[in-house]
Amino acid sequence: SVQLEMKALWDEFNQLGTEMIVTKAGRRMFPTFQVKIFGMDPMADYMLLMDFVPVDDKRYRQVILPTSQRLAGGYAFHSSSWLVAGKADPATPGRVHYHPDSPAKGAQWMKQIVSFDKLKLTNNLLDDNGHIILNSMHRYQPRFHVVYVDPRKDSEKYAEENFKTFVFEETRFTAVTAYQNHRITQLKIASNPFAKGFRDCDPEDWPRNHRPGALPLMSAFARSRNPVSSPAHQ
Amino acid sequence: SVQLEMKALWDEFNQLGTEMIVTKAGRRMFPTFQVKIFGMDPMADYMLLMDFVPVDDKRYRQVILPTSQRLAGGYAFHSSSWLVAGKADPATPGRVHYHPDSPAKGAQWMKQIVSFDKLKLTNNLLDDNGHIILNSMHRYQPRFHVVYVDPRKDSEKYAEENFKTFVFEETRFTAVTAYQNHRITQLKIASNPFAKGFRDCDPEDWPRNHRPGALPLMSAFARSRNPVSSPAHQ
DNA sequence: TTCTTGTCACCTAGGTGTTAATAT
DNA sequence: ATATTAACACCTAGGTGACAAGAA
Repeated sequence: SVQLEMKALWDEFNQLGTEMIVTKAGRRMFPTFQVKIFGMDPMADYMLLMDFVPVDDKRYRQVILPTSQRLAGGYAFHSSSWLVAGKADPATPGRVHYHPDSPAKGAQWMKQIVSFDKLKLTNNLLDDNGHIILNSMHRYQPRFHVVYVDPRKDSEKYAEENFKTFVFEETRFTAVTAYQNHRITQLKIASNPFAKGFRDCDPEDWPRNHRPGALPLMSAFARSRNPVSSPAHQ
Repeated sequence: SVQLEMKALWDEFNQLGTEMIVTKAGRRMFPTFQVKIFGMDPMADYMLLMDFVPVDDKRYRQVILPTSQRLAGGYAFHSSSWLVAGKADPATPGRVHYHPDSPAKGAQWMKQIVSFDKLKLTNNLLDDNGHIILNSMHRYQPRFHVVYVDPRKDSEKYAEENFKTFVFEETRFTAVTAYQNHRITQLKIASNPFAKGFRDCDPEDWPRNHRPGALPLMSAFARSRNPVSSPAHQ
């Protein structure tokens, strides 16, 4: 069995509609897909891998307010809702990402959290860095696969029974080249250590954010400027 | 067969008497031990590992000039020669370092340079980070081992014929907690990118250092202050 | 109008020798 | 007297969203 790590964080993103940036060079996911694994044969070899399947066959586009409803001379923050823009673009090459420690013994996989932090998403159809290729403005479901390395000579025959797939619906996301929902942006800034430079913390919030058992997630979000009443960043 | 990478750099260090820093937390080697491998069975599994054996059973100490020969009020740079200080200290636990990609197919090992840049040296006898434990002020010979993963059930019986050891004498070094030979320090600063902060380059040396085929090694060394005529760093 | 790209300042994470203080 | 330790400034390497410019 498999347990998703940071489930609370995934839930928080999922509630807003998770977005993941895709770039030509490849961008990591945040949150990172991490799992705890139970019930493997400690002595057997396993391969761990991920792939991404379309959630539907739709293309999305952002909702923009009519000009009359925008602030004069101001900046319209992206909305939080999506419109269906038509049928999905042609499917991207269905690549998979093997966890770099594969293959390894069950004991090795189970003794610590398995993290897919080397996995990168790209929108470059011609990518030759082995990254996962996705269509921007489409929704995807990450999947996690455990493959038992069968020592038998004719192992191909048993392929069907030698792997198990795990799907966590809370890890669904929309691939984007730029964030569409400002709340997603704020939650990323609040929770991703590499985005710390964009936090505008009140210093006195720090002890509160760091008390044990509390997730330091929504602090920046809660303090974020009101999208309606404030002008663009200067 | 195995070919040592950066042999010219290793030779340059070896000529001066290579020193490697050991710390409690563990310190990487510089130069890094890297090899190109030829003639493996592309489909077979191999483990790659390193260990370190004492070159002799001696303990060394640095040579210090008598007080009368030092600069008045000045700082005596360490000499470049070593004195035998007695018999070796008790041997350290004979640990080995498996290359983290082990095991892997021959094809995988051969298609690129194999780098042991995760290997760290420590002088902490109680280290529990899996680092290589060495005695400071002792000389060591790194060794590189290739182990064929025998698929036969009774593979233990063939252990003797299933591995091959490679020794490059130019990679010998003295373990130290602080550099003894100032020329070694200068060559490290000149050749290790992480020590760039200690270079005092004339800016016009840059193009010369970067012309193709030339190693940018000795530039800082050649320009280093004369140990006899200059005072300590301020 | 909507989406994508490239550059940037600002971070995390961790590898350097230096230095002063401490240990032996 | 000699060797070791720990804190430090200064790097490499690379992950962030912001922003302006470009593309469709």
